[in-house]
Amino acid sequence: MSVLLVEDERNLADAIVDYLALEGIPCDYADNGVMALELLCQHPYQMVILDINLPRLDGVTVCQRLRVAGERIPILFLTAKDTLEDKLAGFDAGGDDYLIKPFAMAELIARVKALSGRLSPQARRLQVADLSLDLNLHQARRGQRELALSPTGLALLEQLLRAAPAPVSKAALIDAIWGAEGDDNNSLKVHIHKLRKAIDRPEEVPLLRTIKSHGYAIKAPE
Amino acid sequence: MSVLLVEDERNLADAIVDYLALEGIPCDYADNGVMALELLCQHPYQMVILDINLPRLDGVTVCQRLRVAGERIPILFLTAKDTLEDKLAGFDAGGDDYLIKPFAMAELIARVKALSGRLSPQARRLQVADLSLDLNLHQARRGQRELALSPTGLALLEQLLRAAPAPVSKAALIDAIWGAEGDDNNSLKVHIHKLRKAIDRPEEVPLLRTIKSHGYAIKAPE
DNA sequence: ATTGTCGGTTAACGTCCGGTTAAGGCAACT
DNA sequence: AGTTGCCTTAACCGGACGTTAACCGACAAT
Repeated sequence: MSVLLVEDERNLADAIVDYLALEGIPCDYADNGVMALELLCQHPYQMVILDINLPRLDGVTVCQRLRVAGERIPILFLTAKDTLEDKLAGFDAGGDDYLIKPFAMAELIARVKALSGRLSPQARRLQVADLSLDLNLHQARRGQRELALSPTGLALLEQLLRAAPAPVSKAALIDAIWGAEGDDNNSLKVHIHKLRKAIDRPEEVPLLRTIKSHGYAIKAPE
Repeated sequence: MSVLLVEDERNLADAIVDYLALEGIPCDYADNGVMALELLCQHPYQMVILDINLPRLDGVTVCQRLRVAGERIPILFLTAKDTLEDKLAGFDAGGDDYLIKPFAMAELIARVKALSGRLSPQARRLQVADLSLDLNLHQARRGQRELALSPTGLALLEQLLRAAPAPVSKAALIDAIWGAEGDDNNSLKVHIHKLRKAIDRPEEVPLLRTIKSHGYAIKAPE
């Protein structure tokens, strides 16, 4: 289990990270809303601890964007705003819990455990670097970008991501998608080409690599 | 959606029941721990609002018994005990949230919705973006517009909304509506067509998407 | 330098899938 | 019996998708 902490007060953030670490909960950290969304695209967190007053993009907006995108990850708001309206705004945006500063660390931990244990019974999701494939949603993303893939494109990507970062032999790919009968199938070349165009074309760093005379692999650069 | 309220202060309990009713949330009521456990055995509630100071069996014990029995129903503790130890005891027993008296009704409602929304959406009302379906009234709306749907159209929409934003496979839809044997049923195409005409035709943004060679999904655009 | 292998790229084409429409049947209601 | 609403069936259409084949470039061996 791993959580994302979004908090711009450095001291508080450090304290929370430390306490979570004591409980054996790994924790990534963002100090603004934009960075939070980027990290969420890149990693499969189990829940989010979200401050509301944030630079660049406030917490409520971050939460709304996630919900609109169909993301159901549990979200705990963490803020000094204690009026009823603020709380309700947090829940309206799709938050799951709301904790007011100052709070006891032990209570935060308790709420984190309660929230993160629940939900997403099968968040079947494969991910390498900022390339992710949600098997429930049947949707692949590269960073913020939704990828429009054909059924075989998805199947191909799934095979590659399951093995990642190890390469998959052409024979194995053909077998997985076309069944045993797949002699000198040229189709694979074409599909790989389309997949590569969808994944890597507009990007800086290529993820889909070809291993000569063997097969293909999805792997982030060093 | 229906919740169980366990609270021995009669005035408070009545007020909560009224507020929940205003939100369209049906609510059963127990005034002691033993009765609560009995009701929980007999009815499939969506969540429990649980006072801690109760006659016959206190709330924490009720919660523990449920968890030991493997029951994962969300539990919201509602109590005047505001010390950190009390809260931690509540979470340790397997509680999901902890609200301290006195509280604002609106906050309770918000937390109830947040908690009950998670896990097995049995809600009497399903909603995605501005598309909503009231299962009691058997009526769907898109924004202000009432949708005139046939029985199968409603059933179809219900299946899709329950899974939203995840797609539902054609096989699953056929199974849900026609029963297991629904071979190469062409009807699905026609009904989807009618549903789409009702939902999306006069609108800017389409919500009903087709996932090729798999099924359909209701999902708001990014 | 020539040749062969391997992978990338592109275009053409045929098939399949989903969308659309119209007609027929069935049941409930008038 | 006639009407109405709803579901099903069937046929047709268009576009997306997959396959095939041809060509190109890189690289290694001869």
